[in-house]
Amino acid sequence: MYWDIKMIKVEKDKRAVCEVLCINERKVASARQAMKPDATLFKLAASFKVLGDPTRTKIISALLQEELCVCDLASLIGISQSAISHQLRVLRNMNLVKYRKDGRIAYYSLDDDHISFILMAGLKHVEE
Amino acid sequence: MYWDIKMIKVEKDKRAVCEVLCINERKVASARQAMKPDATLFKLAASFKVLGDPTRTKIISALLQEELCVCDLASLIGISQSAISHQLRVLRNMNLVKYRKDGRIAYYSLDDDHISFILMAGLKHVEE
DNA sequence: CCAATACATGAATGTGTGCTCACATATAAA
DNA sequence: TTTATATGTGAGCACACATTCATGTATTGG
Repeated sequence: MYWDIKMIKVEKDKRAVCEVLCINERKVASARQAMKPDATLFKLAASFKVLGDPTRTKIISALLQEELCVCDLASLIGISQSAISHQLRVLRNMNLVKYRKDGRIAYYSLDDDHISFILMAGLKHVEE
Repeated sequence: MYWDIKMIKVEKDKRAVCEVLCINERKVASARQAMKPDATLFKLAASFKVLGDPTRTKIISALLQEELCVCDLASLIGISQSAISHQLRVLRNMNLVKYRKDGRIAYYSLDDDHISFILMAGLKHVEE
């Protein structure tokens, strides 16, 4: 038998991030091992962050149905064309949307099948 | 036969949000009808936004395995206890985590089964 | 009761970001 | 070619937000 919870007193440096540590070392080690690498979690957060803006969420939601041009998106969402363009660039940089040019018109659509999957998963949480 | 694309010239008010509208009315109307209500999309964006911070993503990821107390989370993620507490409050307010108190120690765990589902969906996009 | 511990929280601060504005670019019509 | 249209983009601003710092609260041990 052993104590699962270990108390460690750290030297009394006022500037230490945390003066006192009450670590369950076994659980922390286990969790650390099971966790995805930092870089992966960082990219994951970045993806969610992009989806975490109402304007961009609406853009993605609109594109679930069919491709739309920039001014259609602007009209549909009720925001300026410039704002839409800026947000479309963000979505493009994250490979969430792609576009095709037909003359002057740019038709945007979803780039990845995962996106709609993620959106549906989120909706399940919201619509309960 | 009819023109699918309709050009509408709006009065030349310099302050108008959009001087010119090139709306495919049929597609816009169709997309508008298919889209979830604004309130739903707003809540959806709010949920993604909460997941869109690296610290919070790490917290959720750590809690996928088992419940952890505040200082274990702080140690695991490598951030101050205060910062963890602030972020845990955010996650609590969005009903993403819950906690139980055992004496002075607060053990946090995921509140909703959907969360891990959403996280997995996001990971599929990131890890391709 | 008193001191220490585990966590919560308000204020302050530095950073990030979504929008507007102005302008640039590219294509099409005249 | 000239003009209008459809979209892209840099700068600037107002606001949101993640962290730190200081302190408050609740529970335990002595």
